Amino acid sequence: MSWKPTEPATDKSNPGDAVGPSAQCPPAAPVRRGRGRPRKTAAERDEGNRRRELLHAAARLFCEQGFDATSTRDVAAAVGMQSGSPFYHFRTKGDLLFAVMRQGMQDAIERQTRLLKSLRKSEQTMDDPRGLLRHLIQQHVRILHGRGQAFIQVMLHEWRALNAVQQAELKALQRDYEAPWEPVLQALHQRGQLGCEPGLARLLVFGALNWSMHWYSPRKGGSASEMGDALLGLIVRPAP
Amino acid sequence: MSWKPTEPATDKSNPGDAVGPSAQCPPAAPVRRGRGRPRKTAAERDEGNRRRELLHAAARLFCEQGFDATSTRDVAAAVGMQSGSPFYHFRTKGDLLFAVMRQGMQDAIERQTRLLKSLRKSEQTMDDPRGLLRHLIQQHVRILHGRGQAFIQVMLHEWRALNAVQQAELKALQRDYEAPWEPVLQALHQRGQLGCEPGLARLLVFGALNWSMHWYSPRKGGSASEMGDALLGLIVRPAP
DNA sequence: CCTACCGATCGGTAGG
DNA sequence: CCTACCGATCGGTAGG
Repeated sequence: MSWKPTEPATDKSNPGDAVGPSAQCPPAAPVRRGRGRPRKTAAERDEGNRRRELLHAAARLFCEQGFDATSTRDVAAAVGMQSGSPFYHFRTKGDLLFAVMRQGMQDAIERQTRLLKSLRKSEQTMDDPRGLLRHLIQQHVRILHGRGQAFIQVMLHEWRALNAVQQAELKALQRDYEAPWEPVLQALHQRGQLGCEPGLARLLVFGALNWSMHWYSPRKGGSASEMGDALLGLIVRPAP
Repeated sequence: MSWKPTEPATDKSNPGDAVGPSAQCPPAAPVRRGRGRPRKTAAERDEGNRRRELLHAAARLFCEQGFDATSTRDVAAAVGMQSGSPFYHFRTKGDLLFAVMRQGMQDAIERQTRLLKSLRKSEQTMDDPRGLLRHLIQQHVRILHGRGQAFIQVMLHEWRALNAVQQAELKALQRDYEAPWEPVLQALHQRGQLGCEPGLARLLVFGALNWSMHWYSPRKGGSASEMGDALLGLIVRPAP
């Protein structure tokens, strides 16, 4: 492999060495052997971009055709590579899928975290659990059907194709994502505004929203946010 | 194909000739050429059974591993056949999938129809829409997680693998299945017991229930019928 | 990242 | 329904 640039694409992370959620390694600090100002080769400069292009093409194709029905050649062609080249960036096809799904979860978590932070800043508190739930639902709907939807939809649809270690890591991310919903549902339940136990409510609410990827289309009339508000109206009862 | 028994397995139906939902042909009346008491060959006697065995094995394997990840050889081996033999019963792998999914929908419709008939007999009417919805939900939950669940779960998960004609035929069956829910939801809405428009409610309710195939497991504590009642409590408000 | 290639698997068929 | 087989495709690799 003498052709490889000095700085190998370490993100070829083997899921086998990912023991827990903490294994989402940020790009390792470059180890530079030369002294003085390092000169980058053209290949090196583009490497991150090419990898991201692969990731996005894979997300789109896996989303449209399914993981099994998409060949690594399809992905390569979509970014103008030759058939063997994706394996320079990802060790296996399964690693590519995993990278797509992890990206989907990380983005979702980041967006939700940003939302919660801004809500705290604007003093939205647990005194208005319905308002909080509305924001959570609306953000989730945007994640499902807005920019980057392909990543999260692949994540929701291709679970079976992962191995046990990969599933465990993503399960942990999912728990992180779902955690902030729990106290909100709990608060609603305590006020008599939720007609079933909060844990089950969470599962049913996510089901109602996630399933929309099978039927919701922005073109068919009705915006995504209307869908979110419909669900809110359906499950949250007026304060007694 | 001189080996074929006198009565060919006509259910090798090409989706191409299925113009509408009416195309679900009941087994064609046997055309017998010989006179007197017809003698059946062993192959002939078993043909329907072997086909059903293939169908059930396919449903199970498609459900567990996914359609693309299951080879026709897997299905053949599961019923003790050789690799080429499934193609005696089904023209293509896609036809086998379609047969599984159609079977799933037909069974679901039949079970729901039986339920509604028995409810009418016991004089459950639209005067108690909540009671009706409860029965519909409970039956749906049994269809999803009881006997024969593999068929309907394949139907819900492998939609993408069908061609347009097959999708259209199954869409029609789905409409038949969903039709009886509409007036029930409408009645609840009119009484102020449903917090959103009935059409959207139907989609969201089916989503909440269908998504349970991704998380519900009978072993994890909590029965399927408890899940159904939880959803009922979540979405139906007490009469004002 | 490209070239050239390999072994395996797969859907499907002819012929009995 | 079995036998024997074919053409195509696919994930992945060596070597530069």
